[in-house]
Amino acid sequence: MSLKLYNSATSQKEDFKSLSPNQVLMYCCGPTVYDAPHLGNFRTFVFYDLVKRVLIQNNFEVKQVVNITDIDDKIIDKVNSGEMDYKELTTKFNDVFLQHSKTLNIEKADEYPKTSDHVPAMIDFIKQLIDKGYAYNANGNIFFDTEGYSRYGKFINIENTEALDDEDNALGKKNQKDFTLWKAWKEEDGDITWESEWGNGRPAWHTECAVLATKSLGNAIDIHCGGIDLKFPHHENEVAQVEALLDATFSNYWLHSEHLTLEEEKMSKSLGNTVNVSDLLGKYSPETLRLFLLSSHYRSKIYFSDKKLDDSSKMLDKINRFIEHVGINTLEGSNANISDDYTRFLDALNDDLNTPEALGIFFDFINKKNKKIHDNSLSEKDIKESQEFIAGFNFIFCVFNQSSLKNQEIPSEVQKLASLREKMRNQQKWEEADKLRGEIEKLGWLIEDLKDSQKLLKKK
RNA sequence: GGCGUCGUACCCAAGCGGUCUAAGGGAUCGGUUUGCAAAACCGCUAUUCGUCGGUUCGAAUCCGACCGACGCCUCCA
Repeated sequence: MSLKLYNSATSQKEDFKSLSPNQVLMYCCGPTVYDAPHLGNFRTFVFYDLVKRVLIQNNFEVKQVVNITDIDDKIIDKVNSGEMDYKELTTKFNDVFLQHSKTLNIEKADEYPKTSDHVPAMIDFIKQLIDKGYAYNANGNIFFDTEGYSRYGKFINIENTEALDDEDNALGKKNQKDFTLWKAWKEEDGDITWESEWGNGRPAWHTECAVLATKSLGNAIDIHCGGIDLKFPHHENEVAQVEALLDATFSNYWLHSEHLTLEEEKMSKSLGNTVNVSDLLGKYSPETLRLFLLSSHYRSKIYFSDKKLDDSSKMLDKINRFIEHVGINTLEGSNANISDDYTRFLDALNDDLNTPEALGIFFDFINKKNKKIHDNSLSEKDIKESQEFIAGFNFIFCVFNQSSLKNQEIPSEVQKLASLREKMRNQQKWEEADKLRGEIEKLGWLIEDLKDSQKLLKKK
């Protein structure tokens, strides 16, 4: 089955067709680096990774750009609070973002352009919009003129008839929906400012993304991603600028991921109900977090709870045990030994990234093979099919990596206790054996007794 | 107020017109297995998909109303 994606621009699932035959250009709205990221942020970043991996699985070469917003009101607020200076703050949270991305097995993007490195290009971009009559200067603020742009409302049904409020009037806005491209310098901005022909100031968020995307990927891209909250107004405003200027389609597909919520309320820093990723990583493995995030469809809300993370952790155990039993020595797929289930798995992912269904299919497959393991009828073909499926599954879900395969070596201490236990069991000294099992568990290893041997598994 | 999304078992979560007496995971309770466990396997747990109507030969799936939850319209992943 060919890849289908739900396009927010048309509100429909569509067959995916790339601009050039085997390449996909993909722009993803990245973090604003002013604070520690929460799990909701990473739900979206893991979603980007999902999109990318599924594209790769479909043999596309993906060029992905994730921007880093480091010019922003919140950053300025934080700097003004005196906690950290500008450079220190933005560097710190940029590093945290990259570090967590790595921990969560998110594939590196090709570029992570920072807003502050491209301000001259933004000034130039705004100038072109003014020249074309799509933007106007009001007291040093530059606004996009939504009235002069007929395609405003790509993502939302709106009527641009709402009245201007006092604040709008004070700013000199012409229409309520007009948005800022350039913010004139204010005292609180301090030295976070750039010179332009309209006076000092800084580019506004929507312009930042418009410029970073077109500058790094070109004027026409395949996929633009972001969290659902960015759909309006951020993406609406971003696309309006680019398409006004170019008079051509900017991105063919717009993908938006749903929120992670805490107690039925969106997790967000302004609501103060966030769950910090660093904290979670102290309690759960990155694989658990990743599996948790991928076990709901990306367009459904996820209600966060520890119970669900525990469930995900158990799922992981089950998967890992299966992998242990089948045995695997490479994560490279071979395209041979493809089972029907694996094909269904790939189809599910190609059907708008249906990870929950794909997971279900994988578990179904595990159950079938476990039955065979149970009654000792696992064939060579079964093993090869399993290895192939595991490799393909792992490429998307990342439950373990090549290095962890090698790190499974059993410490000699554990090994010693285990063989002693084996001896005790053979002599039917059950109490001794059970005691040893307890000791082994304390060291972080579980024992599974097989027909005439025992298997050691690392506790997760 | 305007614009949207969602409501499937004890919990989570797919399915979006017929193969649905509804996948998969977790949990519970029985059973097989085991020296005992653990794991694995078998079985039980939704004739029902928020409620009420309608369309259809046929609906969890389409339409309408209502109830409930959430999101966007201001910063937000």
